Amino acid sequence: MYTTCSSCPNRSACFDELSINELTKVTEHKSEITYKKGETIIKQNSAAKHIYFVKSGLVKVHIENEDKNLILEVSGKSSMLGVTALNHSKKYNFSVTAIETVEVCEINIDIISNIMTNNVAFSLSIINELNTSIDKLLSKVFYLSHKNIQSRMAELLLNFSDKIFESKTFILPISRTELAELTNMAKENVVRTLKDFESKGYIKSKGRQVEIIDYKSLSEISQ
Amino acid sequence: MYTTCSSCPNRSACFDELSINELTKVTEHKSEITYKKGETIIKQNSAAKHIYFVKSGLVKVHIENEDKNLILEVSGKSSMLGVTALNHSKKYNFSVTAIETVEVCEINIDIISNIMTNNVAFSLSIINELNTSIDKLLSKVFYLSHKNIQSRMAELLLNFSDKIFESKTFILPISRTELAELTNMAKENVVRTLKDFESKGYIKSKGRQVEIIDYKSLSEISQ
DNA sequence: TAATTTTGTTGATATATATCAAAAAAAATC
DNA sequence: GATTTTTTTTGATATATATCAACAAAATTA
Repeated sequence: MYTTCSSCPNRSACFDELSINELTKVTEHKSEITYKKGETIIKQNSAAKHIYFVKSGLVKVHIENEDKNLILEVSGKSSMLGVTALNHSKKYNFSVTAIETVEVCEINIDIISNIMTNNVAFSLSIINELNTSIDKLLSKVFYLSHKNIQSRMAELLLNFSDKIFESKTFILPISRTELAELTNMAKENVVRTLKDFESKGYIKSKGRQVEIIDYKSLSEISQ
Repeated sequence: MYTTCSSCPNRSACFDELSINELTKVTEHKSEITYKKGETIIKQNSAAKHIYFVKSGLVKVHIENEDKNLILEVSGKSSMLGVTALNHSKKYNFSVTAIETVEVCEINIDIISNIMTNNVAFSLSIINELNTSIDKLLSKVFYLSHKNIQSRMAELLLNFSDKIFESKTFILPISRTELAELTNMAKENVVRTLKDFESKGYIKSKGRQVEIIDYKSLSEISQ
């Protein structure tokens, strides 16, 4: 049940930079928590107290707004969440919610900060991680501003297939409404676009079950 | 002419964390370069060799694409550019172009990396800077996906007024086409929206000259 | 199992925004 | 200063995508 960080197979890459002592310190101070589907892990605008590491299960990272929600990404094991709160405001700039049962390691932000102060390699690894986040956000900005709905949906499906499930068949972990929030389109158009892809023989789908049939065509549509 | 980093009034915040020796080292290794309007400072996808610091003048940070360009932001003095290339790919993920005469300090990336390896406070300051970039990108994602063209144009004008020029009157540093690339709208709609704001008495404008008349209304439109 | 609520689906219609084309103005070049 | 090129402006039109409304199917709850 209890896992030490030194032997954790799903730990984030930056942990490779920690010494035995530091790993022990983190192990002693971490809490392992299981969240159920729909539970909030990080609440946007709340004061940042912890950094979270996903051990298993999928979460959605999203920006909350009165009228319209926006999902930034769906992510799974080995993701590190909350480091972006390490700035002047010390507040989380997005929410994170479990979309299925999720095991998370929660580590006090002061412990992480303290290790950063003593271990430059660890800090550099965090910088690398942040730059990967920036890369993803730049892609998202481009995706939202330059691609039409077919292209966005195709990219989404390929992303699930390639990055999240690593399989041509998978079960969509989110509802049509959430797919709409992830692609910035109306939920009705999510349905229509999926139907359209099915009628063209790009995918087979039934409910949340999806099978990628024509990867090449989807890839061309997504550009 | 020649400026030492220790006395530079426009240096980026992270320089406050450097020791006298480190400041001297940076001063000795930096190059001060003047770019003319239209010249490329950073070329997207090229191998990252330097970090750039803007001493004076304005630049545009943009993503290049065959058919449609996208401007991420216009920024001026004290901005640090190129740190986001400190990841696995070691390539710049965007281009930076001078939109007027710009003085830039160029520092070899190895010098910066070397200082980071020895000075944790400096690394932490870089992390803070990266998180500010992430904040900006999150706002941009929200701005592009949740706001209509009037709202985006209003926000743009207020941003120029508040952040760049710190004045209710200013001269737009970029063309209508570039305003379109910054707000993700057609250049024709940039013209129409500005005309509309003028007819409603929110702004006065003639060519690139702009005066904010009704800050409150613009602020409400931008939400 | 029935009742209720939520989620998904479909077609019709509305609307925001892009595109096209052509003129006017401004800037750059000769 | 005249000419050419580029940028800005305007109006007409096209189109992608959202919205609305009503129904069907699933998932919860009673």
